[in-house]
Amino acid sequence: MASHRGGIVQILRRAPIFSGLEEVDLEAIAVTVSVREVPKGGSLFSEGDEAKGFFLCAEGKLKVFKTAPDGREQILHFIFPGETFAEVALFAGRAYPASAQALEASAVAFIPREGLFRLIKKRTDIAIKLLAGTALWVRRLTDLIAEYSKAVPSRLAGYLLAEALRQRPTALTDGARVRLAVNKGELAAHLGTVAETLSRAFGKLRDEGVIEVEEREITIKDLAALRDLASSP
Amino acid sequence: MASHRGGIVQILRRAPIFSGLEEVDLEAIAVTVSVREVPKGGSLFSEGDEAKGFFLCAEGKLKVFKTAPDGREQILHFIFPGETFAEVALFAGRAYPASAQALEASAVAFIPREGLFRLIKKRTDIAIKLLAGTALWVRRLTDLIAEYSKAVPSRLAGYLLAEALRQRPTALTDGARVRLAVNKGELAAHLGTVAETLSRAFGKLRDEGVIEVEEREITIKDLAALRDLASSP
DNA sequence: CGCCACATTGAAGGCAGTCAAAGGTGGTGG
DNA sequence: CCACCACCTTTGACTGCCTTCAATGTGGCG
Repeated sequence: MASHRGGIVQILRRAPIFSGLEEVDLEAIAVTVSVREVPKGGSLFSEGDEAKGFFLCAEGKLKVFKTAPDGREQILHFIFPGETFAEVALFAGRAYPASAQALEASAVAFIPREGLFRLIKKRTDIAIKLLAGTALWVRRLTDLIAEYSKAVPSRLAGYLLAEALRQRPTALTDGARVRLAVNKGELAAHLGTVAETLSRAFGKLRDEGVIEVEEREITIKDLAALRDLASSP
Repeated sequence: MASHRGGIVQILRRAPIFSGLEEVDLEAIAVTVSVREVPKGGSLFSEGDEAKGFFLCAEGKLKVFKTAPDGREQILHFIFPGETFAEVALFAGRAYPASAQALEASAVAFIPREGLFRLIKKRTDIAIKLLAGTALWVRRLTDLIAEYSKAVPSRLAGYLLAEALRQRPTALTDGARVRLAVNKGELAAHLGTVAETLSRAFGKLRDEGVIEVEEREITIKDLAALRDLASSP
């Protein structure tokens, strides 16, 4: 059991909000944490479910999304290892504002509200980090909304740039390669469109010589043009 | 000066995050607060500006928005007296993620970061309330994104329902009246469309007998139909 | 081998954005 | 008091992007 807890501590260390914590605090949290395995396509929580804690992705890949009345999904975020999500559910009422499902077999740590609140009283800096974390979500959502006023090819260009920077935070140059983290259907749902339209957007960028597409592997051939596209309506 | 400070304390009391604070704490904050008068159309801050604090609307009406490359505005939120905004800027880096302008002559209290951080150390519950506040923004933005997957008349229906509930949180029945808080151009920018299209959406709802429109005064004639519309793509 | 998920392409139709024009309103200044 | 102007709102016509429906291709996996 002690080694299991040690494993959880290792997982917790990966999240920014727990960085800088001393061993004793991490272990205090760790005893309240449980790890959940989620199969591909499995649901972690659904919009409206009562929220009793938040999550940290240990491995795998997940999506956070809203479902429209007609069943279409709007994907708000993709979640990758090391990232926390649903922090907001701790504070905004009781219910999750969106749903979460695994895009592939995943493992997530569940951090229940109580242990966390105890820790906040002791360590104010945890509260500040949680605030920074939720503020980041606000920023992302804000940017996402701004994207929607653009045409689909522009949205795709913006996504490719952001993804390139995420994978390679250093200098970005012509010839840079980006690997799509998700399949094109999911990407379409994230960009607020459907697979067919996204396919055409890829085709347009390819025909214009801006990118090259091989399966999920994208090569940026004209970075300047991609930036232009991303910042045009 | 003491009476001026007393006035500020009164203003602060209106905000949920400061509710439950003792006089001594409120006054400690009040001495760091300044009140800004903003004329109609005046800018409070612009996207990218360095953020040194957050705001509380004392009187008037403001908008928080992103500007697209082509100059079109996407209004994220309308701000009314008693509401705080830009809290997230305190924690997510240094820059405001959006811009704010006054829709009419307004007065806002500016609460600088430093005084607030001092208070957080003393009163952990302030941190929790700030978290609840930013979590609420996440929820609103999440809902806003979900709205965008719907047609304009449906978005309008959703807005009217939300606005009716905001103005009259009690039972909502056929015949309920809603007064638009903003002019139709601003409402269009909030719904992610333009004035002409919004005008047609109002026309459609009117022709279907769902609402009645007199200037800014809307009467809900068929609540069930309005709900149906709001929850259809 | 055959099924299934993923991806691409074509054709058709509709919703919404743009451009243009006109009516209404409130405010300002002569 | 009235004339003028700026702003808001509405309506019409047109264009274009995106969604939908349908068919085909392809790779992995049982």
